[in-house]
This record gives sequence, C-alpha cells and structure tokens, in this order.
Amino acid sequence: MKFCDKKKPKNLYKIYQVLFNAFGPQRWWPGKTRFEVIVGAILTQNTAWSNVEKAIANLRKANALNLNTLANIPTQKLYPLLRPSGYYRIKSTRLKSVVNFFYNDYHGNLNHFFKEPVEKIREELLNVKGIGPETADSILLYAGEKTVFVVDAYTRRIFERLGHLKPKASYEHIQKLFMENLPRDTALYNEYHALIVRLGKDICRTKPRCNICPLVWGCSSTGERCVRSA
DNA sequence: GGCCAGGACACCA
DNA sequence: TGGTGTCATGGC
Repeated sequence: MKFCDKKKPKNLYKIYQVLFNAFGPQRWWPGKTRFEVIVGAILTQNTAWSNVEKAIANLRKANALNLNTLANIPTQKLYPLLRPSGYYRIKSTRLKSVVNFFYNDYHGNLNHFFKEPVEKIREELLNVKGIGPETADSILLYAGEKTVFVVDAYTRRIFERLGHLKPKASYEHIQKLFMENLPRDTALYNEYHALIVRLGKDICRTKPRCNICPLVWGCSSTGERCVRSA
C-alpha cells in the first residue's frame, strides 16, 4: 500500500457528496452518441473542452462524425477539421487508429465491442496507439457505461493535496484507491470524475493556500464547504 | 505575451 | 524504470 493514510480513503464518498452539493450534477459526457463520446475522449487529451467542441462541430459539418466516414477519410484531410483542438496532426492519426480498430476488429459495431468483458476491451483499447489509461477509461465509463473510475491530472493534484495520495502514485494505484473505497456504481463514477474536473478548474493551482478557504487549498465556489473538511 | 487545458508517446540515461 | 521533450490551438 503506497498511500499515505489507510483511514482517509473512507472519506472519498463524503467528498463526493460535498462536491455534488456544491456544484450539482455535471451531466457528463456532453457527446450525443457513443461514437461522439469516443471522438471527444481522443480530442480532449490535454486540451480544453471548448476547443474540442469546435473540432467536433467541424466534423459534424463535414458529415464526418461517424465511424464509416472516418474509416475511409485520409488522415491529412482531418487536419483542418481537428485544428481547433490542438495537436491536430497527432490527434488525426490517433483518431484514425481508434476508428480503424473498431472498423477492423469489430466491423464498426460498437454494441458488439461494449458487450465484451470490460477487462478484455480495456486491454484492447490500451493496445491502440494514442489511447492511454485515462482515455481508455473515459471511453469505457462514458461511452460504454462500464463501472471504471477515470483518473486524471486533477484527481492526482487534488487528492495529493488532501493527503490521500503519495506524490507520483501510479494511475493504477489511484484508480484502485477509488474503486476499493466507493460503491461499485457507474453513475457515481461518472459524476465523481466530472465533479473533480469541475473543482479542478476552480481551485487555486499555484497557491498552496488561498484566502477564501485557508486550508490546504481553496475553492471559490464551495467556499466554507471545502472538501478539506469532509 | 505568458500560462494552461478533461494525455500519450518517443527518447534517453 | 523514471525523467524530459514534443505535439498546438484558443481562452483568459
């Protein structure tokens, strides 16, 4: 066990409740279809969602927001469409590799894919070039409604500061911490990750303490109901 | 003009 | 195995 304190993880659900009461439901993922969620998961890598929306709008306008079209479009034709989301060359290649995976291995049938055991399809996703653990888990949770907790940079940053994690804890360790200390509930995992991102955008990143919430870190929206006291 | 965003990967010691 | 550089646009 690499975590700092075995007792603290018991508070993970309470922290969720504090965040939910403070911010309300986040209604993730904003994609309209499973495939759109998968595309968004690729495009949002290290990128603000507002930029991803522009690229998705470009794809939709070009009638390319579907598996069949993307499977047959040359990678370079994606460049101008994905440009607003940044890293457009890399993301064009990654999107193509993901699409080719579904197209070749599952004949473009996402329902077939998501019916397979979660451990199996997670491994398959991780073998696709351009899909790391966070992107794979985002696809599984938000597109496949699988009970998989998504760990991102905000999760690491926030829960390190709260003392739940040692610095440089691995993705798998952090994921295990949440999944072993929360009810196995897909809707809960969905909402919790979204709330963490919501909080992450809101808290002070540079200052260890702030005036609004003079504890380990502060949050302008939660105010006195800071999760530190949960 | 600088910083950062809902990461992943190649390369090197 | 772990650290570092690279990929890139748009908002604040």
